[in-house]
Amino acid sequence: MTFTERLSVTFAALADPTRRAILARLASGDASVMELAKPFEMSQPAISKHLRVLERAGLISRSRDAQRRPCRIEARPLAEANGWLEKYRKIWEGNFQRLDALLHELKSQEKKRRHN
Amino acid sequence: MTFTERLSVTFAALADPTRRAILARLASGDASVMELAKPFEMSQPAISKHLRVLERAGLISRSRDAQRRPCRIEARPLAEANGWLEKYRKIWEGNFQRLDALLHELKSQEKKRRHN
DNA sequence: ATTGTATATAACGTATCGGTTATAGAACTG
DNA sequence: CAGTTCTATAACCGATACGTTATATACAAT
Repeated sequence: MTFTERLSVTFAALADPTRRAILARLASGDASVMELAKPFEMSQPAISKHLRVLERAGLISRSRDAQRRPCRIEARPLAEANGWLEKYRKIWEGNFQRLDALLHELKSQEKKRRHN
Repeated sequence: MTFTERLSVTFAALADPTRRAILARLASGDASVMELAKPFEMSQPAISKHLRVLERAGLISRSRDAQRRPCRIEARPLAEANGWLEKYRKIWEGNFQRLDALLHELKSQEKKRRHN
């Protein structure tokens, strides 16, 4: 898979709120499929599918613990996506200067809305 | 549209290599639809559709210049996406320390592969 | 061996995506 | 006015996305 293709599958994986929530959960530690499925009003196969998407994108890896398949977040594709976005930092820094203010605003939004 | 919904449409818009290439082009200045379409082996309506996706995601805005509808990159959603990814910086910094090396590596890849 | 628990796969429906061609509309040009 | 250029829209098509239910598989526990 080329760099561009990896970017595409990474962004596509991040485009779904359920998958972002799963990554957010995994950011605080590994978890099994059932543990990940619990917060969602969604069938277990649906979660398994989301995990397969994340795995194909390289955003998670899975090991084995008895029947469980614990998932671990893999940060490399996130770093690549971030690297791509970094190219545009200059633009938005130029276009509307108050980047610090914006990032601060984003952080409070995060806390308020408990977004994914 | 909620913050989460905006994130979803932003990442979905970024998941297509054509649209990323369009944004890359716009990063170096506004352009008309025809100018944007030229590099691609793709019909003009296809490009118009991509532009509509980008516009709905708030990633571009359009003005009018005679028959032309010049497109301008809008950085805010990119900043929001970047803000989301920032949450995971600690992870990838922790998981494999050499972030500087990685970002450097990403930059040379960009130049080599002329990726989108 | 049987039962239970955790996960994956299969088959399916509906919606959206990304492209096409054909056509329409809007603004310039002669 | 007629013709040309730029862009958007409509109708269509095949592929993919995201969910479902039903079933299969893998391991554990009794």
